[in-house]
Amino acid sequence: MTRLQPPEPSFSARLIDWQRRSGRHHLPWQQQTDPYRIWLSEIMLQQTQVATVIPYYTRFLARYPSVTNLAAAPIEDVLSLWSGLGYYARARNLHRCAQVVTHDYAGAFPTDPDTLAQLPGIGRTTAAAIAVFSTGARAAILDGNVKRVLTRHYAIAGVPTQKTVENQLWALAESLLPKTELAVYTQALMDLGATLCTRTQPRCIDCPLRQTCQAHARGHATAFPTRALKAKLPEKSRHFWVLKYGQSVWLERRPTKGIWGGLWSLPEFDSSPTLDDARLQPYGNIVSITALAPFRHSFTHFHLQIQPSLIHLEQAACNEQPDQGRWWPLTDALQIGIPKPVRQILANLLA
DNA sequence: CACTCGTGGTC
DNA sequence: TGACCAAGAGT
Repeated sequence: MTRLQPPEPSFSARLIDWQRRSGRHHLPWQQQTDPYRIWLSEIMLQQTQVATVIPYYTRFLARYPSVTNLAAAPIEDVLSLWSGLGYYARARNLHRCAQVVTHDYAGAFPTDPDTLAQLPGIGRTTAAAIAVFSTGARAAILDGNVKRVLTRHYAIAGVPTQKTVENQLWALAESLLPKTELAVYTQALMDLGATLCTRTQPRCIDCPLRQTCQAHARGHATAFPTRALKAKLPEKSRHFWVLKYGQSVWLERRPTKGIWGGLWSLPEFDSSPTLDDARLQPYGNIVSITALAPFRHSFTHFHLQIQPSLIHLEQAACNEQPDQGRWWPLTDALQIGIPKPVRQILANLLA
């Protein structure tokens, strides 16, 4: 006579148990419930891995211990601290959000998911994460990790970024929420996705959901989530002009909208400069022009071939508009908000 | 809704 | 090396 199997603990119960034993518990924003710090970490973690975020988070918190400190800071300083982290609209929204919280909420960071979701840079997932980790609110997240875990466990076909599939996943995520221990459960979903249920080499053998995972049962965990076919990324080419006068370089502030919005950057053209180039007229007297080593910089949606040219000037024109374009001492330029490839070029110049 | 928005890691 | 994608949001 066969013995009845004990009932399988629930989806959430197994995750919570696993999290206590095998989850991450000592990340810099854990072990505390200050919504300001949790918010800061969640914004930085959007589309960005933990290891990349940690040094930025530490520097930010040291410089801005509270939301009112951040609100009072010039945006230039915020972009400077964000430089290299990418998706710079996050930094601008972070700053705006700090000002809204400071002025409209008297510096008391909201913890209600619906209130949070109306603040700049905070969407449904980030709002839920802040609420859960700061107060244990009962709200669902649906980030890349959760999409991967859920599509595998329930063998959900279709591209998760498509609205119908995404709505289905949101409903599923809501229905799976435990009644208590929301913070442990939510962290478990993130940690499982980040450490076990990974994109290419999932360690199903160690997974607390293995017994009920439909993708694993089919022997194809990595068949989910379904990926959309993507067109080959376009290749673009730009010439970056490095105007150097003494130990200073000419940088221009980029418009708020578009790539590298609000950052300081090198002037860009579609061709290299020549000694009699009319485009150099505004900057001063040219001594020499040297082609620097070209290189490629890849974005999410295109590749950029960069051809830098070093232009030595013996006399700089006084055409500065301090907010739009100005000469920066090289060492100072490396301290302000500049794009990664510009940092590379200037660092090589200094070396 | 499809597209835009950075950089670093992985395989 | 090139494709893929990571604690997504804004438009």
